[in-house]
Amino acid sequence: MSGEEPRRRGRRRSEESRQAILTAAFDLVAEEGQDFTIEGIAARAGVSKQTIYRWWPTKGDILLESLAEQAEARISTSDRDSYLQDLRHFLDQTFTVLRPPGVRSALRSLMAEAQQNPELLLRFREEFLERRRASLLQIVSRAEVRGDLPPRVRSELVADIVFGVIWYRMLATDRLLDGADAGSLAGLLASHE
Amino acid sequence: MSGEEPRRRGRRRSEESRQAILTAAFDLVAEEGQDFTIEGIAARAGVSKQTIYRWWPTKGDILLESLAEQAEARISTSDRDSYLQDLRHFLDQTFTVLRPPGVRSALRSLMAEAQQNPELLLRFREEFLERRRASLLQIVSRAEVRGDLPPRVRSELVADIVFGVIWYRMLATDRLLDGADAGSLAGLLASHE
Amino acid sequence: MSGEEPRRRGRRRSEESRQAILTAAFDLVAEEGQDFTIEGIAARAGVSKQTIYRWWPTKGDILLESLAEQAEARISTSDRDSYLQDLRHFLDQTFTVLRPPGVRSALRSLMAEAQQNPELLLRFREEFLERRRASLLQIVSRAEVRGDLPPRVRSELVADIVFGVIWYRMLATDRLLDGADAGSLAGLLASHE
Amino acid sequence: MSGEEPRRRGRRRSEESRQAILTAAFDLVAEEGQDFTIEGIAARAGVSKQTIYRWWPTKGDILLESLAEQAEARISTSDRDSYLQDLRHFLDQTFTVLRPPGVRSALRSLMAEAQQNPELLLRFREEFLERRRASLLQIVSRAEVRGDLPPRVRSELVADIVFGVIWYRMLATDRLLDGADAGSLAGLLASHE
DNA sequence: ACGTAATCGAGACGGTACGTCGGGTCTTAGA
DNA sequence: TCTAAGACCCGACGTACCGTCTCGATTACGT
Repeated sequence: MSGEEPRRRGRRRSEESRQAILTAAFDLVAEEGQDFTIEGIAARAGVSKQTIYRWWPTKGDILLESLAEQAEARISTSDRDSYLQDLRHFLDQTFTVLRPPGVRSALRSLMAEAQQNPELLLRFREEFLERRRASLLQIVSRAEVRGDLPPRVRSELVADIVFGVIWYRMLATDRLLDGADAGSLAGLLASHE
Repeated sequence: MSGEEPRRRGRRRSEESRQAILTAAFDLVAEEGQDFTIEGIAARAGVSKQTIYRWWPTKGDILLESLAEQAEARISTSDRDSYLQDLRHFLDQTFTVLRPPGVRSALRSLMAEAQQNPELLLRFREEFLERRRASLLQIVSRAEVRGDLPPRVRSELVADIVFGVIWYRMLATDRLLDGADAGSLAGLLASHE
Repeated sequence: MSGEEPRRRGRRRSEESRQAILTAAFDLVAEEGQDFTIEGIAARAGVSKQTIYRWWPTKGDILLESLAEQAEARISTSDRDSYLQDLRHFLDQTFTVLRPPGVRSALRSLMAEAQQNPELLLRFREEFLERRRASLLQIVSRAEVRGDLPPRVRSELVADIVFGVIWYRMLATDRLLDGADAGSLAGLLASHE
Repeated sequence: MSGEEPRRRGRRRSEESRQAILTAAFDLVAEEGQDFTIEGIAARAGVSKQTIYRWWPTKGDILLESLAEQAEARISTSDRDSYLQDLRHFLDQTFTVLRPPGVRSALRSLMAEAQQNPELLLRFREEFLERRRASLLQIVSRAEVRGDLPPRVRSELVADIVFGVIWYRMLATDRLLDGADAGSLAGLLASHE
């Protein structure tokens, strides 16, 4: 029992700086390629580069931290009695989070950074992609228990399709995801005939 | 009217250099992040930087050129009498092209580069993504004519799902796409009940 | 009236730390430029940077303090009855102090630091260079009183020559100063014809 | 005979940049340590840092190059028929070159840099100190041949004394060297009785 | 065959950002 | 009140690539 903190000596990490850095990074990337460099972040946050390097290995990790927080907070997987409704609700919430262009910019930048740095890619998977996936799979297994799940596709494929469409739309096209998309997708995946 | 080339004077473009550059770029990117820079490509190809800048605006365009050739050549949309079989064949061919790790590396790098350069993104869409999409939509419209198409989803969503799964698997996970995946996906999209 | 020390409150300055710092600084610089930084001194002395900054304005002042002590303690200007002998004795003692390479390293570092910091240069002059000069001028004025001084050069020039040769040899050449040098120099400066 | 230049390929070194860098470095150091950094030199010369690093290993080498040129150009060792006059002329010329505060600043900076970088110290000796020394020794050996040289001191000590006084005055005191100093020094070193 | 023109490798140029080092200040916990 | 630890802002370091600009050396076409 207990979570005794070791209480180290010396000055403590500045929460103010941490927030300033997360915000600056997000804002810069939201402004479409606007000076999104470590130096740019430091300048906008009013912080030294050293302070950034002390806590984050790459600028991608900064985005990762701020995006992971947001997603966790704003997408629930509450039980709505049917697979179709659960799925529809999950998609609607997700698409809402993705509405602001800044969020999409940040996610696209993060995905791009991750492709160029294998270690960041691992962290991105573990701390973001897998968690989002786990959220969805929770809905799927609830349906399975309920006997509500169409037999056609394995749950892993469901996740590949849902997140595949979401990311493909962000990365490869300009088209926003809307309620109609949520309806078609949920319809296809939850339909029994 | 005619397609006469103007036949300019002076020394002609060196096909040897062109090939050396395409190969060097592809190889460097295949070796996972190994010095994939214009200078690196020039050095490995035994070519001057100027020669690269003369013919390609960005290093992403080099990848684009070499990948577009390959895909066009190796994925057919021949008529196999049923939507299910056409789709299945398309997926099998595509997954085969994607088998070599070098190809996947190149595609991931290209997608990453495109996220950071809006003009390259446009060219990437027009010269690669839209063409792949058009190939698939050919199969879908053939099914429509044939009356073979399940009514559940619009053809655009079919494309979003197919390419969504393909890209999501490449960018976000390690899992290769295999025959089983092709079967499930084709099954889901072509099934009538 | 009295000589009562004010007896300030709180923990008193740690003599242990003071010595550790002086030694660490001297040793680091003796090892030819090895990590001779405030951070390096703090690390080797097992002391915090703050403790150094509290008592010395620059790292040059640390060297200054330890070198001034040594010189004062080890070079006498005792009367040996003739200018020639006094001078010869002064030079021999000085050259002996300068024999260990660590001492020369420290002096060269101190001179270099002083060139880059005008305030340190002032302290260096007052607390070291002028005191060494005063020592020598004591010998010269004793000779003057005795009527033993050759008329050719003013006493200031004598000091310029003596310390000039010493410093030039340290800073600009590799050649150690030895007994022969002491002899020639004393001979030149003390000869009457 | 020969002296064929190798005629390398590629763009040639810009003499304009070279001069701008030498001038900028000299001027910055002349303004008493004002922003005397590689970045400062690059900024003032309107040149990239890379161009500096391509041709000079340290900022000391830049000073070295510009000072060596000046000294070589402005101090002659022409024969004036007597050792006393030759020496006196050498000292007068030297003191004249040293009159502007900027020159003294540059020399002091260079000497300081050299103390902190053993490789620069070697180059400083070879390309500056030893050449100045050789100039003087030329005068001394001419006197020797002429039978004009007082027997008291070896020629090496003459050089140690002359350059010792010059450097000591620059580094350790504020006092400028003037005609009177030249007279006393020449008198002492050239006097026969 | 000769000149004009475009290409090629080489490599220097002005820049931007990198990731690191050290300086000097400030904050915390412990002695 | 001092100490060691350690985080903070700042400025410079030396390096890597960027995209551009000469160079001399090859081609090739059109007189």
